Amino acid sequence: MRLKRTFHCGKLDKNYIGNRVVVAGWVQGRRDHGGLIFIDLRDRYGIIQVVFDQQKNADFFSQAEKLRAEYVIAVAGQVVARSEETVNPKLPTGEIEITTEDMEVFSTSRTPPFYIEDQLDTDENIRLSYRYLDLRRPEMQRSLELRHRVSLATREYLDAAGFWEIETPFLTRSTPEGARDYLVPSRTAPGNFFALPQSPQLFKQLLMVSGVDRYFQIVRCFRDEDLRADRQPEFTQIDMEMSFCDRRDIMEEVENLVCSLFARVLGKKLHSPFPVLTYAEAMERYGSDRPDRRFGMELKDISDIAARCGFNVFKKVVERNGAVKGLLVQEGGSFSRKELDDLTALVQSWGTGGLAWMIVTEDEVKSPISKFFTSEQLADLSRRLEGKPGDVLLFVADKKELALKVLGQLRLHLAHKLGRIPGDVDDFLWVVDFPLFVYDDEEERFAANHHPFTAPLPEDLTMLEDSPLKARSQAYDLVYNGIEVAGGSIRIHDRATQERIFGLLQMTPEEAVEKFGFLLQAFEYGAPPHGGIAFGLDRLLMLMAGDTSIRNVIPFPKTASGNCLLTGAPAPVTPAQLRELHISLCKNEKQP
RNA sequence: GGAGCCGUGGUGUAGCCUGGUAAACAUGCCGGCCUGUCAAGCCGGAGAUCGCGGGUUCAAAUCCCGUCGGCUCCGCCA
Repeated sequence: MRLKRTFHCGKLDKNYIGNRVVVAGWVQGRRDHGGLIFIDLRDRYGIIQVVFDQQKNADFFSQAEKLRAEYVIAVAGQVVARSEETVNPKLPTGEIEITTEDMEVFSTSRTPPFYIEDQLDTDENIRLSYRYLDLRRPEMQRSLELRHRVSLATREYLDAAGFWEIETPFLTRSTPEGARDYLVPSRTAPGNFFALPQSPQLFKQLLMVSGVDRYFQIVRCFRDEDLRADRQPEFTQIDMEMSFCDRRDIMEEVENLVCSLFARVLGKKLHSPFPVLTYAEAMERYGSDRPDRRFGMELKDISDIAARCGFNVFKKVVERNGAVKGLLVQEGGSFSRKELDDLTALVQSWGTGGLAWMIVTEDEVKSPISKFFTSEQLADLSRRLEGKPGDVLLFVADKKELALKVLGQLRLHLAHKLGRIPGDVDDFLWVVDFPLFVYDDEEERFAANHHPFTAPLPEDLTMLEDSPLKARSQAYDLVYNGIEVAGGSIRIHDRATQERIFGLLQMTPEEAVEKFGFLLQAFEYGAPPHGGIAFGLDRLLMLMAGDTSIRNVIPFPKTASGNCLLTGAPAPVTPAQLRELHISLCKNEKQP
């Protein structure tokens, strides 16, 4: 390297006119006028125009003619003002340019497979295969910076609030419950395996028992489950835990953290405190435990009307303790018969029997099922859903939970399809009072809704054994624009209650000791009341960046099938490696 | 585990439903001209057998089956 950089491309402006500078970066583009060549030189900070003049740069002009996109060069020269008519208002550095006095080519480049620019329209597999080129694009550079800024602001905020960042093991033991673990074979203990953590849950609770009082960690977590646009097998959490606190303390601390992040990183002021919805209310009004409230379209119960009507499908559902739920779609009266049929097929794919619809007009209600309703009942339905002429009313009749869930999904589907979700809103809310347990049909037993260390609501402790599905927990989720970005709970901190919960999860005392003995024992040595929360950092960043894919805020993400297109992982290993780990593959698996 | 969409020069698309002459367009790339462009311009040129495999047919980018890869969703993700 002969030429040493003295200034960043994007940081020069007219204040530097007259300076001799050395800039270095990638050739963004070249405009060759024969005896005059313009090069846009790009670095992390921006783009500056460099001018090569055949008259003035005779000794290396021929070298400049050979420059191509993505060559890496350094240029020494004068910062000069552009003449008024050649100023480029689109560039922050458009008032100046660099006239070259010297140049060095550090490396050449093959023709890149896609343009290094925003608004890229390329197959994602090409972007991922050439991620180092993708990351050169300004919007990806901003994404990398956003991640850095948020992590840094998180550390600064939490440090000031008395939290210590403490690392916990990545090689730990597999635990029952929860997601599928990524396993790591032990070489020194044949046949035994480590698991990569799904979260540092148990370690942070132990740190509370250790007297750490306030802990946090920006930490990678691993879950071997199928991927989604907002789910990766390895992802990052902002993990927090606090002692001697109730859930309001934690929620307040989290709100302050979020407000601080938005103020410092995005310059946005959020309204706090965030609204709080109970799980029951969220389900009833939005059919979701992570409601998107940026648009209306709340669900309404019409079971009472349905019970009185002559439509058997509705009537029978109500008689069997089911429910009929309604959704108003404003101006949905223009849906074609085919569109309504498609919506019906959609809700059927979500597991319910069908979709009933009624189109409200000036003087009647048009529907294949209107004949089963008295005109008074039809008017009641319109009134209940606040339907006006031109609207459509949609109904799902099923078991209450399913009806709500299906109609909630339909609500989201239609809001997206009809473009009714405002883009410039930051809606945060808490959902609290989750059921402590859910019933796992496959395993035919109760399962922890949040995780088995979540404390029940004190007033629901007595119903644990008799009606476990009614018991609520001291868990809370933070929802941002309809996406869960954080979840946590007050934890159990005494052995008896913890054993009671394990028992309800059909874990034998022996099993409990075998899997979680270290936690149970820790609780016998003075455990403070404690609770915490974990943010999905990637999701938070995705939303802060206004993106819809988590992959754009992860530097090196995996594809939907869990592959890394850049490195080719996962990949076979040698027989020697397997032997060392005491592993043999099944016959039908490909041996390397 | 299931469903849907997609796969055509380097890149983005058209063609596919209604099989049939040199697979079209844009951009990029290469060469030439050009001293004020910034999506530079003008002229010329090269470049894909249509993800892969099989089948139907006189004939397949086009129809059928399978498979691989990408994306989205359901299940799953405490």
